[in-house]
Amino acid sequence: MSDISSKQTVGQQPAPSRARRSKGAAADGGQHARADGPPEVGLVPGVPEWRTTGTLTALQELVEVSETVPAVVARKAGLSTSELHSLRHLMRGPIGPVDLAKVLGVTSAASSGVVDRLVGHGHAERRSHPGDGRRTEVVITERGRAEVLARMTPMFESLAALDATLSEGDRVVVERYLRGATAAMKNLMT
Amino acid sequence: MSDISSKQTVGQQPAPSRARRSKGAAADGGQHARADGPPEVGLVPGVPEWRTTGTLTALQELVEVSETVPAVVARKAGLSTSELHSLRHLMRGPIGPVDLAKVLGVTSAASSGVVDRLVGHGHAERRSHPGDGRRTEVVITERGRAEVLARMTPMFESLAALDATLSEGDRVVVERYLRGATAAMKNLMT
DNA sequence: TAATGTCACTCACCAACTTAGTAATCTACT
DNA sequence: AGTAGATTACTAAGTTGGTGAGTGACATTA
Repeated sequence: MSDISSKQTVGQQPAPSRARRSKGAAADGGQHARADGPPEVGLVPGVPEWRTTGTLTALQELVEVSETVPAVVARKAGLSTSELHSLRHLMRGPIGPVDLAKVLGVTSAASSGVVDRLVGHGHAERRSHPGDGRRTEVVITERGRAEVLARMTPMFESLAALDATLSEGDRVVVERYLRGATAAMKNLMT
Repeated sequence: MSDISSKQTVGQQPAPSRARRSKGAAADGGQHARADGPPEVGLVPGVPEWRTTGTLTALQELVEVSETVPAVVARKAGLSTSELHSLRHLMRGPIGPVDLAKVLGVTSAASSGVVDRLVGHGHAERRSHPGDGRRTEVVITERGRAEVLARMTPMFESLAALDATLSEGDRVVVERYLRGATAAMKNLMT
């Protein structure tokens, strides 16, 4: 794990020297230009020399909400994030617990429990696979489908409207950017 | 909500009919035409009548990766997702446990534990707030900063390179799209 | 000064994951 | 055909990281 820690001043930051503002909230430990400095903090805030553009900060914000939204939506629906994630995937068609586990990034033991809860809430049901006695197919129910749509429809409508405003030329540019960003993030997972 | 699901053939997918592939891994419950199948599944798969564009599917993939990456990266680093999230936020400057809790979307009881673990691993330290005896500031250490940079730098470099290829005109288009998408998702949280 | 609010923290509990192992079934190789 | 090995779904027990409730120290306001 990160043998990187070469020099290490570990504990102490240089010492605040700067007199404290009496301000309540900000806290400002004195490290980097936050409130008063130049407008930007950088895509990696804390490494100010990395230049930032409007598109990059917009991308960063999108990624940030993408991480936040599922947890919030799931909670509102009374589901765990794994359950919501499963439900969304089940919209595409039936799938077995083992494959579902791969989609979720958890063990099959965990996904077995996820399916239990889904079935318990009436959002999905188990069905035995014709032709392979080991397999179980998990199938979304009407209720599960309605739940997902109810939670996500407004977003899809907004997105579709936004998307419709793009010209053909714009599409090429935007899609290339999105796919490039996706690839960059996927690389972190390797 | 979503009276949309008007007709819907609900549960049953047409039935797999297709003979099973002997293949070990894929298992292919008929789910996503990802690599090989017909190009599109629909932004809301399971509601085929919703039209999909290249940009929308690219956006969907980006969002999906954004949800997946943090968990994978955190695990590789031996951190919980909350710890990684905190660390990333701490790059911007010190913050108290209560505010950190708001950022993470958890209770302050939980964030107290997060800070404990961060401090235990040497990634951050507690410092008492000058001027307000109740407050504690959580400050990232050099080691914590190095950890984040080590994990995320390759991504930022790729993104910066990608971003640099945009013309001024492109930027306007892309940024508008990204901000629009962000807004659409944020609305789900309200 | 007293009342009220805020912050960081602890405690008991719980949900959702992990590892380790099971029985049933399928596949491949003699 | 018979059997060894994979694969699937599941269970059991333990761990992790969260919640809700409540505490004491301090700050702010009446």
